Amino acid sequence: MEMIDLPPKMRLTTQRQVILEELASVTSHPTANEVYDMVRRRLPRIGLGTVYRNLELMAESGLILKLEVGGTQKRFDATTDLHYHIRCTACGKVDDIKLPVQQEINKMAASATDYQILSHHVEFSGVCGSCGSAAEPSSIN
Amino acid sequence: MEMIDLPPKMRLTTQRQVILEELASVTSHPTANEVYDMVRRRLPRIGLGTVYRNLELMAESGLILKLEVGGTQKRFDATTDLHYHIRCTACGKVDDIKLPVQQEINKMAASATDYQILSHHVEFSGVCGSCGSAAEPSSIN
DNA sequence: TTATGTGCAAAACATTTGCAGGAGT
DNA sequence: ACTCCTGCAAATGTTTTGCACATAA
Repeated sequence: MEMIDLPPKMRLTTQRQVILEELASVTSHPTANEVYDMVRRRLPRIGLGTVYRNLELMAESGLILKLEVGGTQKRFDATTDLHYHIRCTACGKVDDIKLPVQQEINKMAASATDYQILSHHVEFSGVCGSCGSAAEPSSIN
Repeated sequence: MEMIDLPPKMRLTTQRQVILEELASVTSHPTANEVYDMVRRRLPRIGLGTVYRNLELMAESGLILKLEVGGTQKRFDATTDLHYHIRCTACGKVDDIKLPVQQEINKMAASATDYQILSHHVEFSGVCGSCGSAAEPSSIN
């Protein structure tokens, strides 16, 4: 094998490869459990713990992004460049939003706090196309 | 009694009053469990479920804010006007950050998506004063 | 009086972890 | 071989919920 470059000591296992491939194949921002469902179609015996462990490791090594957006579950994203998100308050779906990243607000923030600023994230709330049309379905999606 | 105006049908109970008072007495952004601990000093027999139920109700009625920031627990804030937050990646503490709210980015977002924009929130990540000084304590706080 | 709220305990979720066996290098 | 990794299952941590009793209006 060998297709992706992993941090030292991190082995390239089938499980890792498939998890990354499946995550990269969607533009949604799946939860760990959704990734588990996708991966299980190819590796039926994989454990949920393995999925959690690897998503966590990949996020730590910068291979993927762990999104700490609203809602009860964490979500994951194979697109690692900084970008903002929007969450539908009706169905919970999370989409990317194509908006220039306001890097200058890190500087503004730096002068407004004694924290050492590392980064920022913007999350919009709104109602998505599907939920907004068709007589306000309470939450069909 | 009677001190705060509640939505119709919502009764003013001792528990609600104390929860709101305790939350308003701090500038931190306590988790439900931290609110429970504070309230329990005055109402030792209150149940954790009651605290959760009431924080949820108050958030729905706009009396308080439920913060869906990073980390594993939701946090609550008695200051309801829109403002941004910063979270310490070392100790998990969440502070307000005094930065003018960029209302115009809602308009920018509106033209970049088909969602109907309701609001936005900015969360900074950084290292707080206590964690930043003193030879990088891994997470003493 | 009566609908709403509370305490308690159990349930429901999301996530993490211990461990014995399995697999990459 | 020697670590590191996986599957499984149990444990943990957070939040929700059912129900009998209590209480605000």
